[in-house]
Amino acid sequence: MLDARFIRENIETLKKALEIRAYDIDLSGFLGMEQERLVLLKESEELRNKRNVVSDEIGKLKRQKQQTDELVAEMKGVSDRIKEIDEVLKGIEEKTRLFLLNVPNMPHESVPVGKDETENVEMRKWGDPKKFDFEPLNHWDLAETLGIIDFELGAKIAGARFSLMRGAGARLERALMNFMLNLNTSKGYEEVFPPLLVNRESMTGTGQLPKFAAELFRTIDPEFYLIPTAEVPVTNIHRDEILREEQLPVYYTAYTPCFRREAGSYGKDVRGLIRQHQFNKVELVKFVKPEDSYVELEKLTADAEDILRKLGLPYRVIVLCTGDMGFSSAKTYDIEVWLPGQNKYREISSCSNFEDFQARRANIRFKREGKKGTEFVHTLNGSGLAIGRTLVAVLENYQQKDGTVIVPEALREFMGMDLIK
RNA sequence: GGAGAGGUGGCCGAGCCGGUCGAAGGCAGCCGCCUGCUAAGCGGUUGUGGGGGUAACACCCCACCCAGGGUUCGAAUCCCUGCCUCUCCGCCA
Repeated sequence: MLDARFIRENIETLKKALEIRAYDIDLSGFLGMEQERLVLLKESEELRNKRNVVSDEIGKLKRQKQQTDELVAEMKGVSDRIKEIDEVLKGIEEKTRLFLLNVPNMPHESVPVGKDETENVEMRKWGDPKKFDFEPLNHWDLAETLGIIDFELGAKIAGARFSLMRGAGARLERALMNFMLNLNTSKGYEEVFPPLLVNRESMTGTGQLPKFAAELFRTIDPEFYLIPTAEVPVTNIHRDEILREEQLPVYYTAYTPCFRREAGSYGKDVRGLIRQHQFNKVELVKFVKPEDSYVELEKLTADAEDILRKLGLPYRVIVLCTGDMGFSSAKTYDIEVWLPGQNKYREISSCSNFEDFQARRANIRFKREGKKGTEFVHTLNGSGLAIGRTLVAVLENYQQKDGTVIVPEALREFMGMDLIK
């Protein structure tokens, strides 16, 4: 969420930002709405002041057993008037709030301008796509032959876009999770395991609601939302808090299952593990001081990359252009891993700096030593990494001609085997 | 699920027969004084958001005693609803 006062004073800046983000939001009514709000607010406050003063007076007169009927009658009128104004004010404030919740974040100046994913910019590449002396298989063929992932059972038990992993497949999933958590915690991230169902406030705090309700699973009674990413519960750890300056930066890492409706992605990645309603992910989340957030974004991205390097998986890093960025983000790097079975790079991590956008929604602030007032922190997060897709990458990159899969060095202690056959 | 108790400032904790309460007191913290020995004592000070104001401070006003409604000239205090916490019983991994 952006600051109402900021928009009031920088409406042209916002207009340009929305344009390059390819967001069509009507800003015309906003200034008038704000003006009306401020006028009413002032009137309401002045009347309250009068009521406070006179009510005080009434108290004093009563103690002296003096006549107060006239004043009481007058104040009754004042109170009624306040009530009227406040009702109108409330309506305007609600409209303002809804408006603000639907305005996306503004891109950082370093973000390339572009209309869609075709204009994203590659930053760097690591590793060379492996050459195979045979035709590499898709992970779903590979996994089904090995008997380690069963998509039909997933469909039988739950439905499309679900799968069941067994034996070495389930083991590999767990190995990846442990490997990633161990690595992340060794870099100073505190491991947390949060609730997987959250309330509406948490979803609003990180920006999923109200705009993206269609992408969420939810329970009916009582109402909860299944998290689409650990970003939601972990960022909300500090909702409505004022942190001390010396507490920052705060780093968290969390393994969680994630649940996504994937509405509107019919026909996309229907086969395999790439796009599931339920998948596992290890997430990295940071709370930092504003002046540090862009350095922290580089470090966070590097931490995610490190996982791929240690696994020996080739990847590239791209920066998303203005037209392709997520709603809450000011700058996003995607890390894409090489998948020989598909002969292309696929997203495996998305690392974003939200600046104070989420912090304002979730009311996460900090206080500088010796300074008056508070400031919003900057929040960042990134996958480190999506486990299902990492598993896909391992299978496809480490497959052999006979259909077996070599276990990457880094995973062997967790797998207790060096070959999946 | 049943029966009780409770949610107050960074923390502890008064107030809760409505007005003198942004809220006693203590602790912690900060500033200063005093004291020659890690301590104690004394005085002062310390919340957040919004609106106005200023070159910037200062300052003024409004709101906030879990949240949302209600009663009243006036509510931390009374009433209703919700959320959360604790205790006991039941049930359960």
